[in-house]
Amino acid sequence: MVVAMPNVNQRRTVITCTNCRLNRYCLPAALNKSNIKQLEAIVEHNCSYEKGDHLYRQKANFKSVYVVRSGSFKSYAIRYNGKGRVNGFFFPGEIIGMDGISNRSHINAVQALEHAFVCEIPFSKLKSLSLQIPELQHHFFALMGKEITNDQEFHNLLSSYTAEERTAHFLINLSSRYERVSISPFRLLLPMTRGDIGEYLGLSLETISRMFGKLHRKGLIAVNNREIELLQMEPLLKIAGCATK
Amino acid sequence: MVVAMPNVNQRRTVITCTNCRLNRYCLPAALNKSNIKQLEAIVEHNCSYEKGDHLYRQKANFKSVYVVRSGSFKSYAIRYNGKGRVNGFFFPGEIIGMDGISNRSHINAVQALEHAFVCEIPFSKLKSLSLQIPELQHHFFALMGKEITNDQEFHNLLSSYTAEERTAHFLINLSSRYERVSISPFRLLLPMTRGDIGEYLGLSLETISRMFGKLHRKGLIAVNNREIELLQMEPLLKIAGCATK
DNA sequence: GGTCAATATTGATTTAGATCAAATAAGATT
DNA sequence: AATCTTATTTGATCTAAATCAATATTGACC
Repeated sequence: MVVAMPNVNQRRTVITCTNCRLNRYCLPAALNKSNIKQLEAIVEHNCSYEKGDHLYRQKANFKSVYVVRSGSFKSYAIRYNGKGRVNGFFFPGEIIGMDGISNRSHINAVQALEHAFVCEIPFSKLKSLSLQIPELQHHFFALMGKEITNDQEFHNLLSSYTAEERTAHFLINLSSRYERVSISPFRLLLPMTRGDIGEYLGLSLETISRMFGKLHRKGLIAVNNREIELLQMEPLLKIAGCATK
Repeated sequence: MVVAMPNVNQRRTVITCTNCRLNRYCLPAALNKSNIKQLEAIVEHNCSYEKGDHLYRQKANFKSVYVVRSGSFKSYAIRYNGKGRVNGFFFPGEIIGMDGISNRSHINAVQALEHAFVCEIPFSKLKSLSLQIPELQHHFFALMGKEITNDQEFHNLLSSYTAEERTAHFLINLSSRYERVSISPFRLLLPMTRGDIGEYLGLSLETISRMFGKLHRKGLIAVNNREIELLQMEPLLKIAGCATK
């Protein structure tokens, strides 16, 4: 079975921020053309990873942040007592690596869930450039701020949502992240296992399977192994605890 | 009963970053004397709050970040479905307000748990100053990065720790935060209720009470209402899932 | 000091989700 | 295609923590 994020940017032409399909969702979004050129100069485009490859491992030195161009990743951390696992998933247009900024070493490991490309941005160069381009500094503060609010909303989820609510929230969240980068938001191809989802949501893999079954029986989703179709958004949003505008 | 963070900086002299007792743990830590003067100029010192006062409410416009000078705060968010509550506590030397950076409005409300003082730092001014002082930019990136790694470790806690482990972790975490600013780390005065702790840790208030009882029966802590004494750190650290160096 | 409201403890009971245990199903490898 | 491994589903049972319920304590206020 092939379950994969559409692999964008496979053209032969040299890839730059200027011609990248994702530039509206990435750092260039905040910059004018001349500033984008400056950014381009510090970015290493086209780093390729195979399924299972590590982008970095726990405690690795922090030197760069990465943007997913295609494919997907999971981050995980294992404490010395064996507790804890998957704590994040990353899709095209999303930034990986902020877990290393404060401590100069990464607290998580990050692994490709499928064949993937990323852009690498050396953080020291990004900081220097941010001193010259206020918009870039502003944007990066905003991106880190977004990470913080996402994590806090997740705190809320883990401390007060039932298994069904968490599962629905996970699907809705994925849907909106897919939609942002023009991946079908109603036909979700999951690159991760039920076990990964369970660790992420603080549930067992059996419970994930059962909740998919339950949402299916309610007619809200169709489940075909790693392909989940969202059939009725309104009730799903409601279960997920999202305002249904 | 009086349960309060020691109220520092009550002297009559004008309070500045230069003479603040907490300047080693706060933004000035990264700056030289002349830069501290610049920072001082944009900081509003000496904002006072009574128990129950809100520093800001959910959805309030974001304009500043705040540093706790004395006293303590809790942050909380309530979703429209009624789920979720306390998601953070703040003690002297800690920064409040990063939940508003990405969206220009705060996702949480923040409320004083006791009489407290904070310093207010207008964020737009902080950003401008960061463009001129690379050390300040670096330091603020590091502070936001720290917030991110803390939140991720908390994800781990909520998704895989038992009630006893969470409770021990909470106490150990508080202890180290108190120690950092020279508050007794073995005799913890809790400014929050069992209910607050429960919401924060994703447990019921009864469970918090029972876990305090359990740790007490093991001889690891002494409990006297809001005063918790940590008697045996090694086993506590072990339960909390922290390396016992 | 006395009354009230808010907190905290403790016990009894319930339950959501974990764990244990097979049985399938899908993909990878030969 | 046949085999093997890994992932998924489903059912039976167990358990940690929630919920319900009753005191007991504490602090606030008159």
